[in-house]
Amino acid sequence: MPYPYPPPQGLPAAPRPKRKQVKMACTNCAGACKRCDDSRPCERCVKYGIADTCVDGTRKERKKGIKRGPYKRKSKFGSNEAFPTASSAPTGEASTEPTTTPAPTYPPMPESYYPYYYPHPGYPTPGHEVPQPNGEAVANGNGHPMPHPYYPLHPAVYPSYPPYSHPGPVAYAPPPAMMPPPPPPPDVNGKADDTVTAAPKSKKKRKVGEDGAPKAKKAKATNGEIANGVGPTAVGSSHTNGTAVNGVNGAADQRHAVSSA
DNA sequence: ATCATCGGACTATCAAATTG
DNA sequence: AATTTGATAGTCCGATGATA
Ligand SMILES: [Zn+2]
Ligand SMILES: [Zn+2]
Repeated sequence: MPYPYPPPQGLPAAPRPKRKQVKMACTNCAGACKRCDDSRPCERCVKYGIADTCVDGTRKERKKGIKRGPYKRKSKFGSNEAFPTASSAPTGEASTEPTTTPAPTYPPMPESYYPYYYPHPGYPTPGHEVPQPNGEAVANGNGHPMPHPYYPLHPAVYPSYPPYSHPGPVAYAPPPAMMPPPPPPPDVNGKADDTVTAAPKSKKKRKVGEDGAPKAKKAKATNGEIANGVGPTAVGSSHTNGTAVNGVNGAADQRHAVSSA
């Protein structure tokens, strides 16, 4: 039972709701690629005792002035499927569109009904009563049953994670530029998600070797296809750090900080 | 067996292109 | 001006590997 939301067990593949994202994840969560929430000392940070450093980074501004070329008309009836308003067709990709199903007519599909519970922005830390226990638990890598998803009533349950002392009095994330070498957690042993231990380790894994053939990464593509990518535009992942054009590592987060030996 | 790391799927946003 | 398209920027799922 991955989701508390009983799918209409009738379709071969559950359409799957849609992943809801926070507008801005805190630096810790972002760096760890983990779920964050709107509350500032986000749950995760609180859980790991790093609430002090729970701050949101800065969103990069979208590039402007980039040309895009002719658009393909897609909306409208399924008539002229897609061809650049003028000029010759792109090449082939065009389309094998639906033909008789201009609108899938997705019946329900709320806007954010994900097994996650997002407290209201102005809500005083829920603290409990979380209706929808964790979403991460459903498959969080740890596979922990996760008795209590969020906000432990008893702090004792979560012993203040003993991360290395903060770099300074100010808990705000210092610009990577002036932040030389992050003190590698010497003995944080215990356990921690990514962020806390977020250290640019070097001997990581997943190298896909020189053969250049990935072992077969994920294979998930529920509704992402319709979301946007897969097609001619393969979204691509802008992160990784510098994006191709910018080249200059932004600031929000340096991604997993790795990539280079 | 459990935890940490991070590749990349998926989402949200928004400017350019197109249409009215 | 309004709408649509499509790419950028960002979040975070979940596979993969390291360790305990
Ligand atoms: Zn967070
Ligand atoms: Zn946080």
